[in-house]
Amino acid sequence: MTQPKTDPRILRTRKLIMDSFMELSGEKEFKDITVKDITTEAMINRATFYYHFEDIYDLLEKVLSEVLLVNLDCEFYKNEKLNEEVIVSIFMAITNFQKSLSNRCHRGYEDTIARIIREQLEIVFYKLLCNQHPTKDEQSLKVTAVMLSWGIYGASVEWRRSGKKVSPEEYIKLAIPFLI
Amino acid sequence: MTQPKTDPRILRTRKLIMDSFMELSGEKEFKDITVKDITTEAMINRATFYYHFEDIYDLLEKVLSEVLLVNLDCEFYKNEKLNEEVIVSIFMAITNFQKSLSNRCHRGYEDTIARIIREQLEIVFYKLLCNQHPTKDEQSLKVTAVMLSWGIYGASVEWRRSGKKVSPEEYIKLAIPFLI
DNA sequence: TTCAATATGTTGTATAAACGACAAATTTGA
DNA sequence: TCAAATTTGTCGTTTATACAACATATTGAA
Repeated sequence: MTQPKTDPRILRTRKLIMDSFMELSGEKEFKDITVKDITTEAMINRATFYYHFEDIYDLLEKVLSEVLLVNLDCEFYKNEKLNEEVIVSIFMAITNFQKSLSNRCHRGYEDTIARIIREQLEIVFYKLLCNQHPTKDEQSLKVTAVMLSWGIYGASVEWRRSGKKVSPEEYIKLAIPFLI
Repeated sequence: MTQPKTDPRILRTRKLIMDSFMELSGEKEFKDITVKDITTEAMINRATFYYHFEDIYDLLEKVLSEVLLVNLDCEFYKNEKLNEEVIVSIFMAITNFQKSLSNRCHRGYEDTIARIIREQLEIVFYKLLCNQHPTKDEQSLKVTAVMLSWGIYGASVEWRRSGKKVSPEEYIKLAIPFLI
């Protein structure tokens, strides 16, 4: 139940690294950011970086996941069903997240970003489905979560591609009757 | 010549503490800020605070000194004489510093702040005098620095009291013919 | 291409920071 | 005014971070 709470130094150092990375990715391309840049900005030793992250791609992955999770506001979904309100708010979280990314320089990593978004969505949908259908078998719920995650992500891609003529709410609501 | 450069953790922790203190002093009165408040904001342990500072007054002193020194831009004075330009820039540094303090909540500590400003000024003037009169004896230069520091500080008090009718440059220039 | 410079990861050892417990002082509010 | 709660300041032990040295990529300019 109560995990052996992590050392505050770890939380602080990770925050310093992640904040520095976000700062730098607002200034230059991801491919031009080095570990040295990050650790200098964060005022930590380069070796300490490797204590917390595999490499710079691992950092990208964890930063994006965390930012996306904040956008998703997962606390809100505790004991929540997969209703219209939840789907709309998830869809808006994704579009907001992608909007915030457009200020950053991650060109050439669109695939990685897409994968991260989809993986996080799958986790969220799986939790929601477990709430709603506690008796159903695990495999069915997992496959459903996969499909929903691809579906919602794809919808966000198409919405942007279509020139954002309608609001994200309106757009996703068009599909909801067929989903639930 | 080359001092055994301080551990980066020390620099980082001091910065975290000082930044947090400045942040908090923009939110509430100095007397209402506790060591716990600061260390929570800075994400460091309370014991670590005492590793770096005697107490909260020591922190106030060091923060103000540092902010003032940044305003004074001491690097600029290296090998500089005590000419009109330098005096004007010192005077403006003080008035700017006091202006930036007015956004913070240090009511009841005006005397402490005044003392800190004067002490820093004394150091700066002493250095300048040493540049200008390397042959003169130490005691004379020290007393002169004391008088100049009180004088300039007093001028800043009177300038503000007079309603700031003239710009700080104009105000201090009135006295310069009698100083150099 | 070549080669110098820079970046990446990895180690063992030294040190700053976290923890938690403590007594003493100060603040609060009943 | 008194008692409870909070804050302050200190100490010994454990742990994360700094350092410096290293071999190995990767980059970039001649």
